[in-house]
Amino acid sequence: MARPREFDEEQVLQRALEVFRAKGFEGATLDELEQATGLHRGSLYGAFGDKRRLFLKALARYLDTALGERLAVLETPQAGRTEILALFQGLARDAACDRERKGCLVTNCAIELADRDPDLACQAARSLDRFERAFAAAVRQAQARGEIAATHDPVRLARFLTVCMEGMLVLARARPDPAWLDDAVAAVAEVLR
Amino acid sequence: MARPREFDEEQVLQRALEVFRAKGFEGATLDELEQATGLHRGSLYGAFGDKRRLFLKALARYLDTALGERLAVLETPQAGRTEILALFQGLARDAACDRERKGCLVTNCAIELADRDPDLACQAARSLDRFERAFAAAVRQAQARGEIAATHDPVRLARFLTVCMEGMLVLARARPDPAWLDDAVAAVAEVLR
DNA sequence: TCGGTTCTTGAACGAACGGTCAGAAATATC
DNA sequence: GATATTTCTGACCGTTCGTTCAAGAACCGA
Repeated sequence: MARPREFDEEQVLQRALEVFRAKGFEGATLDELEQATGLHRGSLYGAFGDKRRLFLKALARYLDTALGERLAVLETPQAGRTEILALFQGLARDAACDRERKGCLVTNCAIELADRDPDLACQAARSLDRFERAFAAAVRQAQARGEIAATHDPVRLARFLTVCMEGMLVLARARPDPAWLDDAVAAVAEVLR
Repeated sequence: MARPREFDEEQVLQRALEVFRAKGFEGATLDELEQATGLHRGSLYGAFGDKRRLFLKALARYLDTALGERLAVLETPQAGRTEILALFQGLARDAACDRERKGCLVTNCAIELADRDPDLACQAARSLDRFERAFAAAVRQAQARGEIAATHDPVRLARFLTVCMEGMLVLARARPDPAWLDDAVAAVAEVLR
């Protein structure tokens, strides 16, 4: 029929994602995206549309993969205190390995785009609601098992855990200090009693 | 001697600050800064230097005023549990009033500039350390008075409180829901026992 | 081998950006 | 009131950005 593509769309999207994660949406230039993906602008536009749509697809991929994995663990019916703590430990571990301090695509761009592109920002921020629900379900499960005191209000605690998570993601990017994040994880563990 | 200035430097700086807070450093254009301050670019450059130095002065002002007030309360020798909680309540209150969801200049720009201008980002992020120290001192004071359990490690708790604060500032900008932040404040109050 | 289709490539475009500069305007001093 | 000095103003500059487009390259089916 015709000439086949010379690149793997998923791999290109992942590379673009990393650029957006490090530089932000507006901060990521097409030159950088070209260099990171190894693709010419024309190919990027042909395959993904304009920069905004490329970002949207990268964001969708991030929600499906990186965040999706975290949420999936949390959303299993058996998830309880262990899984909540594992999520925070994972945050601290990832931040310690993230030498480029890219942080979290959702957190970074929700802040960057809050005033500039409300649609994008809202789409990014909506994942906070998913975490709230997943945390709340895990808290209820943990309370039913006696892992967490029943005196906690599940929704309130879930919202608080979401706040803690976002705070850790800020520090992961702005002030990367493994010990700091480890202290935060330990404190979360104390809260979950 | 010569023609006097027709503007109040502090007032202009405050207006510029609000623009940076809402739009970010790179997102704030000189057109917007002109419109917000009522000054021509030439006057801005004459008075403050280039955009980066204008931002630096706005940041310094923010550290002195908005953040300075919060830190001052926390840094008084008598500060204890009440002052810590008042800070978080103030965060929630300010976020509820902040209909443009500007959030916090330091948080926004520390994230935006982490990869783009490490010097600026570092300068912004350094305030986190001040909060860590101030929180730790207040925690120790509160423990000495029996307001908080002595079993808490002051530094660990201080770091955790800083994380919680940053998380609330993310939500203030990305997902402004007064009830959410109130729940977070209530949860912090439970932690401080 | 050839035609048709898709992908790739390089160059170029208009727009918006930060920054600059010379002249007009305005004041305090003499 | 003349002058010197500073501030203000409008136009302009070079750069960089996202985006487009036409021509070249590569492939599949006939």
